[in-house]
Amino acid sequence: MGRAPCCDKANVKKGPWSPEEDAKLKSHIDKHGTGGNWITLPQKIGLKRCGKSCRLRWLNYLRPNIKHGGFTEDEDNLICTLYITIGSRWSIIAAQLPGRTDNDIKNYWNTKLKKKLLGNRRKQQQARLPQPVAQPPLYASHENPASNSPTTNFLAMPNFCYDQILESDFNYMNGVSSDVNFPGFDGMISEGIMYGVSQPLDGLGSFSAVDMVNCEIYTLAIRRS
DNA sequence: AAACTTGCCAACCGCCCCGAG
DNA sequence: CCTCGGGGCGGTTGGCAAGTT
Repeated sequence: MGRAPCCDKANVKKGPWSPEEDAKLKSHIDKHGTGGNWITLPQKIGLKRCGKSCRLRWLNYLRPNIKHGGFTEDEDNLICTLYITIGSRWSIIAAQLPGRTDNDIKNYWNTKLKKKLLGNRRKQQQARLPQPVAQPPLYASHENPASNSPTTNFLAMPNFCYDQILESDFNYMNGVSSDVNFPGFDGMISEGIMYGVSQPLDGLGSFSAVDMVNCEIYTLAIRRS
């Protein structure tokens, strides 16, 4: 036995909302709030809609301060970073972008960003032919990497741009280029995002970076110099 | 100009979570 | 505890618009 439907499917309207329906819903919520119960709300205000449909309409369209379209480069980068980091947790991603809804971001990702990223990746792969020799790891310490330092266990981070740091809880992130030495690194710094993942309490810490060109995430252990 | 394809996005579906009883 | 049901979420669909053949 399946669970009971949330409303009488035969007697609810489906499809696009009319301006009249929008006005009814908006006016009621503006005056009284949702009343804590979406399921009974449409009956109260004489809408032949499923409660869930009302909730969706409110959250994705009628709610104040909603932004539609016109995603900025910064928003693009943040969405990509978060998607690569946490996957398709659209509600969490939306929470980082004021005025954006999870539905909007999901649509934007599926229709544009995914292609943009894959396109970048393809271009990058073509430019790399023939296949390069694997890059040596980079070291975030001034110490000799051969000295069994705990800072030697991280991946190379060939592409990131300091200008695009969006989020950081790493207390000396901004000084990373001068405080941290990357022996042997003379690669191209292009597009990417760097964000902190831990505070260096005892002098050791780590941060992560997303390489926007290759669509990859890197983790870098770091030691206060 | 018509037919077809592609892109976009609002909205629906169904599952899971979690709090109330 | 267990059950029920509303809220929340991610995946998917359907219809319209724009672009292409």
